[in-house]
Amino acid sequence: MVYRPPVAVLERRAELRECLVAQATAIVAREGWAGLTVTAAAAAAGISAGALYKHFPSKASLAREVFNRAAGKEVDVLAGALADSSSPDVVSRLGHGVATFAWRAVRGRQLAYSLLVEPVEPGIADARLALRRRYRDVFAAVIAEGMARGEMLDSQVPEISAGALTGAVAEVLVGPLSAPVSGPAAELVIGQAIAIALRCAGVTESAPIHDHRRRP
Amino acid sequence: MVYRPPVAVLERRAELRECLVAQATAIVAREGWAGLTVTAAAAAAGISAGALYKHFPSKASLAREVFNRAAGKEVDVLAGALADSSSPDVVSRLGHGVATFAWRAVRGRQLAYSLLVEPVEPGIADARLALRRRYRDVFAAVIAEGMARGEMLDSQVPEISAGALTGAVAEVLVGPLSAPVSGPAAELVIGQAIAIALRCAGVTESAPIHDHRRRP
DNA sequence: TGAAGGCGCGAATCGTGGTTCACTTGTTGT
DNA sequence: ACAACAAGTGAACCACGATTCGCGCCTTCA
Repeated sequence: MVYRPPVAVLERRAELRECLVAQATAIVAREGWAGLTVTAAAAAAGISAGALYKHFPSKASLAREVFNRAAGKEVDVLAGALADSSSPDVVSRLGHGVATFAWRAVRGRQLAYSLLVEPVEPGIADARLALRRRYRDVFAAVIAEGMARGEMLDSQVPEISAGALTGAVAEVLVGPLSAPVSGPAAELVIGQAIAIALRCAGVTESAPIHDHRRRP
Repeated sequence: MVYRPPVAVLERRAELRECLVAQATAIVAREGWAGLTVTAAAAAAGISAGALYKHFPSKASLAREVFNRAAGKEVDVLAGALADSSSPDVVSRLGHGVATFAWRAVRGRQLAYSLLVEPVEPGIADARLALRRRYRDVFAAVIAEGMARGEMLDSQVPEISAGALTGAVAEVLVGPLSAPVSGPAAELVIGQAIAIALRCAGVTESAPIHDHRRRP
């Protein structure tokens, strides 16, 4: 009990930790998990590889924190868009949510790929699982609501359709075949993605299809 | 010119090479690419790691051959199912193709995952890309035909819908959230997958939906 | 002022998995 | 019988990235 670091030091320490997470996230968003080495993350934050272990017990721990923060933010944004009550009908809300998801995936393509698709080290596999489950559940809830209101096909299983929807949109936007898109091409692809998502969800009438697209 | 191996030796050599490919494929089908080490593949074929290099210049070369053979077979089977002219209407053919794809994915789950989703070493990335492109093109051709015949929504872009269809089905069947299924559960999931695929493809009328399911 | 820690450094260590290499064994052609 | 050569062995080598460790430096508390 002879040493109790003062607030300033604690703050600096916390700041450095934040910096590590931020830089690591930036690396993943730029190069994917493959680019996230202890050396690279530490260097980006201006410290040596060894010093990183004063802040995280292992690389896996750092990676988990990076993943969970980014993933949490993504799901929150999506959930927010899906809950947006400005348009009461479920179909519009779903379209709005998919549009949000799609635009974010296109703009942060590598990050979206890293979160959703890229293989990760064993230590994060469960986090990946949790993320996908959250995505699925969030979409599934909307689909279930749509079914209850008769706006969507009722012979479907919401969880399965929700999974398919996620897979379809992800494949179109960040799948290995989809080149990075921007500008008018992005609007076309995203428009198609939204239409496909609505079909996946079994939207019954030939949808009104407003402009779900949300520009950045 | 003093040594010309006799036919028997050449045969044995070719046989061993085949054995290596077969064993390596079995390993991938069982444990995924992560399990495919030079040592393991060589041991499975009954030789040492060093000897493997008398048959393949590198591990990447072996892996490529494993990938290309398995992938080629899968696409061929799918293309065959889609071309099956026993049912003339495009929608039935598509359903039949998806059912084939789905059953194969469920029965050879790890292999399907390894071919479609699991990250691979750089040396096979292009082969993966080619496989997905072939899947997409094969489905896109059917969708284009359906559009031409007025059986499918004509505001779609066949290549995009085909990609989405592949992503959706893959996600439902071998995605990280889908537990291995078998028996009645498999029939339910596959039935849903087929229905979703048809919706993705923009099948217009509320499809007749025969029994597309093909039991093993 | 000095003992006690925390922090950071950077070199050493470790583990893993692909690749190489000198050597043995067995077979072919003269 | 012998030179030439392929297949196979198994140990050594190598690259890479995570992790550890001993050492200064600096700050806090008595």
